[in-house]
Amino acid sequence: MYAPSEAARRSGFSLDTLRYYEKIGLLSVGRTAGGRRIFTDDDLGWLELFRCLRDTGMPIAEMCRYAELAREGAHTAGERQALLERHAERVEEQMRLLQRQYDHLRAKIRYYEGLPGSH
Amino acid sequence: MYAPSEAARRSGFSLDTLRYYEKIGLLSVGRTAGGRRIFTDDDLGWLELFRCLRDTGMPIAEMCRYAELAREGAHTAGERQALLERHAERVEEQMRLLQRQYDHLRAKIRYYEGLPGSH
DNA sequence: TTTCAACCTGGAGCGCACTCCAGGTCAAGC
DNA sequence: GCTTGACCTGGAGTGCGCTCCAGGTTGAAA
Repeated sequence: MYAPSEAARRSGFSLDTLRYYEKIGLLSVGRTAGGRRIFTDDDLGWLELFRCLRDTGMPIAEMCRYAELAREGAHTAGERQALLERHAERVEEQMRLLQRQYDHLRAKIRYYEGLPGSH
Repeated sequence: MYAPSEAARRSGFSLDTLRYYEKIGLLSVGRTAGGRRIFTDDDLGWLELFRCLRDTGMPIAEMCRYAELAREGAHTAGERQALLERHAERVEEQMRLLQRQYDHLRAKIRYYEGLPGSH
């Protein structure tokens, strides 16, 4: 059980982002009697997944879709898997593009290295 | 010499984006007597660079800085090189993160593959 | 018991990179 | 000369993902 600040520290999301994720229905967090959020290890597991998906460029709407499927139960496992698979393929394409553009960038830098007065 | 639509087609940027890039001073394009833009091969070269920088996540403000330096003349070559070098290092970090999160994603998908009823 | 930092809410605001629009102009082809 | 589609401008609007704020509440420590 973690207080909001601790969950923020562990997940790397800001407090505001955690509240925002709850507001849009991406996450559902328990409360104390006084109305304060308490994050479980399970919640942190979800946050870790969201970080992975976010860092690989998945739109929030699609994360919501995934979370919704998970809430519907085990029978949606296949659909969730397919969603992740499609995303992984997009990430592969993204990695190829990034590598290609990185190579261009390096070529451009090498051009500067051949210039007089550049060092 | 290329008309705007041809420049858009070749660069992959939309007409509106080309106009926007000019408006913010990232690009400076020649005109016909009637006031219409004409793109040279040099302009397309710049657009290719902007695409590379954009695809690797450079903010537009930094591209503007680079373009500004280039306009100032050859004596800024060192600074331009350094700017690109710093960016390339950020891209390397970005590639490492993307690879790491991709691995997580693949691990998650493998977990689904071990589930009953998932295929 | 008091304090005070951490927490709560609803809603407004922001930064980025475009994207769209209205209303007008240009020029190539018939 | 007329038509028509590509082009022009300034400025407003959009979508995303937060981020900030005001004004109020909670609860652990002193």
